[in-house]
Amino acid sequence: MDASATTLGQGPRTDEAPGFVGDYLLYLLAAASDAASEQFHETIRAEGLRVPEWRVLACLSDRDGSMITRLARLALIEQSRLTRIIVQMELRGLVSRRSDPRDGRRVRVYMTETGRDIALRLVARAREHEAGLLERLDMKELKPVLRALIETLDEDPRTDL
Amino acid sequence: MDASATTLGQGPRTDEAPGFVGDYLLYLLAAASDAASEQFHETIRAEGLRVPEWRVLACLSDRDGSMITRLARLALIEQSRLTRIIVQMELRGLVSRRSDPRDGRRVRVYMTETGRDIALRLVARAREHEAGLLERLDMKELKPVLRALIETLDEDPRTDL
DNA sequence: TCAAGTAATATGAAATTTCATATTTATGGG
DNA sequence: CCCATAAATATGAAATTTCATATTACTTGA
Repeated sequence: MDASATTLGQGPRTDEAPGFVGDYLLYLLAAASDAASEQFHETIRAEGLRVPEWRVLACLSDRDGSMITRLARLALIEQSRLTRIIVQMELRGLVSRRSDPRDGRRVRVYMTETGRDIALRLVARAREHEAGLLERLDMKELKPVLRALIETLDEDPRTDL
Repeated sequence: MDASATTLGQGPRTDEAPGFVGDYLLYLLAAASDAASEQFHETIRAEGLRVPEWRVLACLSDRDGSMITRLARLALIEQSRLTRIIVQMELRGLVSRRSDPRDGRRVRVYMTETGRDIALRLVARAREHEAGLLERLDMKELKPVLRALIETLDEDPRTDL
């Protein structure tokens, strides 16, 4: 009564159904987010970006010239970490920083031409990707949907134990 | 036409509604997960754990003696990182490692008395917390629910710009 | 039963992240 | 105008994370 004796039926991930974790909302949310995003990560990397950088550009494409604090809040990135990410992005020519003329404490971040090009391409890709996801998902109830999402996305073929 | 001239109505977070990000599924998933979890984090820290450690204990409470690889997959933690986390947890007396007698490559992780006590307490708290969340949320459609979730949870009072 | 191949975990070294706090600039009251 | 306080960002240093790869143990086919 250990190892290979799992409840794995036929589809993927059917094993962890019974326990606490597999039915826990916060887990489902994290796993769904993880699985769904993972799928888009290769596209991001293909543009030579890392995930946090994409998030920054996505936020800026909504509102260019946002201040660090706002970007941090939106992109779900801790402030001091974001500051360093922005510095790197500036070095790579993706964005530029200018202190707000009305409030010298604020640093506003603007996309460069390059940054904007990449952002536009990725936002387009993101929309396509999202459309694809929504197309094959039924939006009835949260948990079932998230579970389905996780199953649908988590391509790893059988892995029990 | 910049700064304070936001579309902020009355409730929180009403500002970023129009753009791409605010309606992007992957963002909603990440933000919802983040916001929902954040709420439970203080409970975790109150038990003296860090989030990844809680995840490990939660998984073990479903199946004690899981192998590293399985834990990594379930807890959404990269393998080499998990190995180091497990080492720390072992040092703190939360778990113990034993190599699988049938397959020496595998390392099985077991909770200690202490670890199990903490896990039981936290799982109970987690269930309560989840019940609280589900109680005040309507599970109709995914996006609206996630948005509501984010709004409900994101306590930060107005913050525009 | 050996060799080749694969699985599971560990680990070095570089890079990133955290946490607390310093710095700089604005604000409000007296 | 000055002071105390708050806001926004930056930064040092320790800790954690990543990535590639080393180890060790099993597996399978000849």
